Amino acid sequence: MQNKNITINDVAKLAGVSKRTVSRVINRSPLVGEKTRERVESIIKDVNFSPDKQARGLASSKSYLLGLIYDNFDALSIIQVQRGAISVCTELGYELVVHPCESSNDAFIEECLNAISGSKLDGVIILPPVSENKELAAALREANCPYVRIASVDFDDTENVVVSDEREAMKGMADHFVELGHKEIGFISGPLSFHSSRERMEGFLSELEKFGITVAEESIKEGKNSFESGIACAKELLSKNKNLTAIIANNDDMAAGVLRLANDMGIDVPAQLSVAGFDDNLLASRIIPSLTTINRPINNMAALATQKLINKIQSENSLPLTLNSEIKPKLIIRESTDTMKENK
Amino acid sequence: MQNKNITINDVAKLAGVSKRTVSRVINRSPLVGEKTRERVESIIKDVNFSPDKQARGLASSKSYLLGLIYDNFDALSIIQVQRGAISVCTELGYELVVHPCESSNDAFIEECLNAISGSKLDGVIILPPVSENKELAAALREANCPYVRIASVDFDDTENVVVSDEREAMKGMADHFVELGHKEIGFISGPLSFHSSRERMEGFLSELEKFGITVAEESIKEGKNSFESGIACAKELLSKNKNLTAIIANNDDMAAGVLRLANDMGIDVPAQLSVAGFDDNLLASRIIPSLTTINRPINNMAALATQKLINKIQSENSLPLTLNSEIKPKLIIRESTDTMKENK
DNA sequence: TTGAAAGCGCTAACAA
DNA sequence: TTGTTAGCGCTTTCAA
Repeated sequence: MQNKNITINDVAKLAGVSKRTVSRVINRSPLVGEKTRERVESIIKDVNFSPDKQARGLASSKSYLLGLIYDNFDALSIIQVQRGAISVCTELGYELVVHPCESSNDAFIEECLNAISGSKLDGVIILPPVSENKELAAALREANCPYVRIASVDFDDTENVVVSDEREAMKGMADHFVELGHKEIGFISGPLSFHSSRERMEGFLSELEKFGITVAEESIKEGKNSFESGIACAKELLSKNKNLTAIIANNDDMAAGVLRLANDMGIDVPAQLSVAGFDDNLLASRIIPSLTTINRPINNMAALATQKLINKIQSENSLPLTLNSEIKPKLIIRESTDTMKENK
Repeated sequence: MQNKNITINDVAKLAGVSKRTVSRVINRSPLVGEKTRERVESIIKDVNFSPDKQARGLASSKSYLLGLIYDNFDALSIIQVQRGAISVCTELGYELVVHPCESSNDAFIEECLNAISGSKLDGVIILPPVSENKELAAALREANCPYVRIASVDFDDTENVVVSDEREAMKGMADHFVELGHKEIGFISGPLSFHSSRERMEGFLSELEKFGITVAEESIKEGKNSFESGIACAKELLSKNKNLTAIIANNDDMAAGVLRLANDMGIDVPAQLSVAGFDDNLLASRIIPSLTTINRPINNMAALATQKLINKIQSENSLPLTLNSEIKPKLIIRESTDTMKENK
């Protein structure tokens, strides 16, 4: 347990230096003699001193608080994101404050800014699809609030994004379906206002085209990324095209909806219909049949984003460290497309 | 957007009072003349002043930060808990800081205390099963850190817990299985070191006894609350007792494991085997067959706990407001036990 | 009922 | 390389 009664003054006294010097040591200022530094550091260890964040914050207008902004992000994956972010935060003396929001609200951006200034957040991590919001990013820049966006395309300076190449990943998915011999394929996209929905769809369709497979317009349906929406879209697709042998959905929740509908209609998956999703959330591996999908190391992405953000915050004056930030998602093949090892 | 440049001094000047008086207004001290209060309040509104949390905290040793401590809590439900807690936090000017932890670590309690003192958390909300940890509660009391535990039994002062009567809920589950005519029932408990596991099991078994149904010892298996554990336990139960017509698991994850095993063994659920879980997490409604389970309004519980915690923090000297805090979980019947409307 | 002054624990100018 | 002196924006003695 930290000794809450020890302050910088005590340390200064014990070390026989001014508190300004102790402060320099704490903040890793280079302007401290080596011997002084060592002495101060050893005393800090001895008395188990740790500087008060509030006082530090008040004096330097920092808070050591990072915000996590999201809306509509896969609910089953957020925990992983949080774990990833928190691990880095804890290590570096920051705290993570969670901010689910309603990005459809008119006042959404203002609400975010209020939350940020209200708690003096030092910076924010933004999950998709909110991360695609240009107005938000612009507002944050204007407000001088450092941010890192997790996204599927790098539509911002490298230091501000962590991207996973979802387009490429979906090409892999397309290859998989081609290998399985599917010709009549249905596609349930996410809301097309989301950049990532378009990335995934275009990646998938363009790759199919390479193999001479064109997905008819009536075999594409825009969904809302929800389970219920998956059911509704699948119903429509299957009624319009009786010959579909595969349906790919923009995310696992909708794919689960497809499985549900198939089950209710007595369609066997994968024997009669192959199904795939995207996210590899907890549902994907537990549902029956288990779901072929695409996995992003989302906790690593979050950790990386946090790392980047803190770098940015701490090196406001020096140039920001550029961390590699291109993440490769990968295809996970499971029962829902595995016609070799038929389910049941 | 809040005006970050306005301080208590500005307000004081504008209102023609001392900042001490403004401070009194902010903190709802009764020692302010009515007219003065009104004037100050209107100015606060006009200039959109909101006191700086850090400065407030530094001066009063508060942080306006609440912690959420958990480990092993159903991953698919944590989001709801967070939403519930955050809604109250935001409303009351607090911020929620998330603290997943490893309660099996030796240093676990110390780590919690460190996190609390390190960020000067004003109080913490503890989810089960960590909430059952007596040592942690004792340590928190000793450290003078207000807390509220979410639990299945009220093993603490009413002001410190929000309970849901899981024993009672499991009786309802037992009634349901009796109605379905099951005689040979298997039970997969949670770790028996968890109070809630015992509550659920005892509630279930005792109710069955009332109907003259005794579950044989070999039909009870202690699980670990994970999907994999559900599979393993189900396998063992089914191999020991071929006549089982129902398996109830301590949570949805394990029940999902049972469904998985049944599927792999070609056992039809619910025609040949009825299955039920506990939690009503996102998986329960999406899995096939959908899962009969027990729903707790966990977001409300979290909101209530937050409410209670803040009450406690703010009325440290006055007597704490006693909010009602007994929550009734309810049985949700779905396909996995619905033999009338057989699945498929 | 109100106010003046001190100080929470730290960092930031400016000197030295 | 180090120290001195002010604050950061608020609450809290204590007095009036």
